Amino acid sequence: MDKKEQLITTAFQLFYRHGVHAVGINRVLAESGVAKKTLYNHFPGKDDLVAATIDHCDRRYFSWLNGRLENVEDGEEALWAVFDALDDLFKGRDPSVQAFYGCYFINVAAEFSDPNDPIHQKCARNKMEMMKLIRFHVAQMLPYEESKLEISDTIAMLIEGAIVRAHVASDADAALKAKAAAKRLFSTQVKV
Amino acid sequence: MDKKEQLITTAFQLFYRHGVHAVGINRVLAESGVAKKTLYNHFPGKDDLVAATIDHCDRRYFSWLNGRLENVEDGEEALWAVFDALDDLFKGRDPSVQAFYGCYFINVAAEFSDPNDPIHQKCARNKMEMMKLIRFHVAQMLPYEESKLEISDTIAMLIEGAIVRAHVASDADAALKAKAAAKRLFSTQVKV
DNA sequence: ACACAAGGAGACCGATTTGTCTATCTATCG
DNA sequence: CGATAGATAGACAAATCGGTCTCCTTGTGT
Repeated sequence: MDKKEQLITTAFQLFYRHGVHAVGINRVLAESGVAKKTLYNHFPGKDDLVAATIDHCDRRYFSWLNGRLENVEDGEEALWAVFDALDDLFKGRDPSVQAFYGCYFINVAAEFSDPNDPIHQKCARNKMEMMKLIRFHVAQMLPYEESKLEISDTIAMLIEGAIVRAHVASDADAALKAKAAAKRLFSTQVKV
Repeated sequence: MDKKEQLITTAFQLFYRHGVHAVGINRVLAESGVAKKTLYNHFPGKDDLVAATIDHCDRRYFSWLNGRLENVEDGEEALWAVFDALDDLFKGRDPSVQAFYGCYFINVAAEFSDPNDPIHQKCARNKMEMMKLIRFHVAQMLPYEESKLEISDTIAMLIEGAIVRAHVASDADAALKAKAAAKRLFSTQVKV
């Protein structure tokens, strides 16, 4: 049993569910069954544990997402599959993922809202990776389209918007709505 | 000097800047120059003060936004003006508004992530009001369009997405990108 | 002039915060 | 077997948390 991993996973669950500042170190220790000394043996302080949970969530998220894109063709199909994956996520239809309480990166960035904060920047890095994934599939889909970057930006905003509306406004169909909007967008763009 | 108002405005500033759980009651009191007794004279507890800051921000936001829409025609023009207002907000170009650290409602909802939490629901209510505003102007713009609700949902998601990307990913041009995407969307929809 | 309400300053409460440290136990490796 | 590394439980520290309370001052209405 890797104590460090154990610490990170339970910390992530608690931080995701209740917020970083609302959960104390002692609760993480109690629920993970790890001694305090061990925690401070692996991490200089709480912030470093928080940073580790972000990395943990990032790995988990992309491994989950890439799993869903595995048997799907790159490009258009993959793009729709991303929205379908979000739809399952919002509706709790994917048993491999815990209940949905918004995007961990958005939530943590909200608590560490200074863009210069290293934890905030770690969250930003996840968004950059996601943008890269979107750009890749958009480029596959529209190799001769000169406005690939703009289209990718739009897709990214629709995704973030869907996540926010699903969580804050409890709009469980947000992913499907965003998917439909993206489809409409492509039907215009291709014709032009 | 209305102590209650004073309390709410400084609490809002601190909560918005640093997060609700990261700011203690004592700090709010110290920076507002209000006595602890006075606080608990006006509010049963901290959560009620948090709720009051949400209402405060909601009023401030809509009064600011309606001010920006005042000399603008309802419908299409107003819709673009919303994006322009966000652009000014993201770029700190509006002196009447403090620095941008994301959407307060999204941030607070992230800290109180349970959708059943009354504070979370207060945040959701702001999003509903915003949706109503969007629907009104979309209806003015496309009175004979049968998919008005879908279009409004898309606009709402583009706005939320722009806010998130502006804050988390530090994309200062997010509002302009969202505006361009919305325009593309309309150019499709109207033709159909 | 007097009463009453509200605010101010801050002591105080018990609980909790992050973080340090000691002392003991255990597992692995040579 | 003995040494070393890492984990254990938990005491402890200093600060802060939300919240209650007392004592005193200040302002206002009658």
